Amino acid sequence: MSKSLPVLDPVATVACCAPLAREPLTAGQADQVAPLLKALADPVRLRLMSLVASHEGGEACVCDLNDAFDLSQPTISHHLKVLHDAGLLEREKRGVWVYYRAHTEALTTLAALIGTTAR
Amino acid sequence: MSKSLPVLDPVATVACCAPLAREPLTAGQADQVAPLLKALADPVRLRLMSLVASHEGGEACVCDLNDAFDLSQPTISHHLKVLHDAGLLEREKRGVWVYYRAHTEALTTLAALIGTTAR
DNA sequence: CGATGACATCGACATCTGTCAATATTTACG
DNA sequence: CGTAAATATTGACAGATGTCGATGTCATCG
Repeated sequence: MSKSLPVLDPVATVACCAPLAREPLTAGQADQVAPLLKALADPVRLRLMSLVASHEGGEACVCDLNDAFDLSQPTISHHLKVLHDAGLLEREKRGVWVYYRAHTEALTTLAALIGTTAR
Repeated sequence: MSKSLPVLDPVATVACCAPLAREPLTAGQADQVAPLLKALADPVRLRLMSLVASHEGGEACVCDLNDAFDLSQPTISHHLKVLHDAGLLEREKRGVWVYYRAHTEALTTLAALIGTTAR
């Protein structure tokens, strides 16, 4: 009972807009994209994303992730939730363990928006 | 007296790392990259970046930017400072006016880090 | 020089955020 | 069923962040 996140499908969210350098974002577009960047804009969450995304099999168990940090288990759980709520991580429970997988499409689209690449 | 930002050259900062999905960021790398994302992770600053980056001539005067928002002039000035301190905007004073220009190289490199692109 | 306009800085305030300890929830195993 | 292990949720708290009004700084124009 804390849906609280009307954030659309992250891919759709970010696929909304032309690259930053192409044309100005509208206020609405900016409001949709900013939460994704906010979710990424933390050192711990950046590392979590890279750990999951680069992990063998494309997924990582929370148990693996906890050990990679000097932070409490609830704190890691919190960060994973933030990334998941933003649509950047997918969650799958298997037995007692929970596996997270990077939503690579969202990352790619986000990169396309930031990058001046498209020229 | 508020240098307070030992953030390296933003390009070097971000060029430090392989794409997220390639290999895990170190704590140090994450600490370097996160501030750049944090600077971008605000709706107003996203719009400012896109306004500047997509503006004719590649630069925009603060006077133009103020008019695009329903925010006070100090608030816009604050956001521009955040983007400038992060190394995402370059500042140039010409006469009474101040022009900002997007550091496109930083954006491109940042996008390359986020994107799963490199495959 | 005095006034005006463009932009930055300061100080204050409410809100958001990262962290932890404690506790709840869920699953597996005897 | 009772216990143990993995993960999530809750509540609390210090510190960061976005915003504003007031004020400062600096270049330009009479």
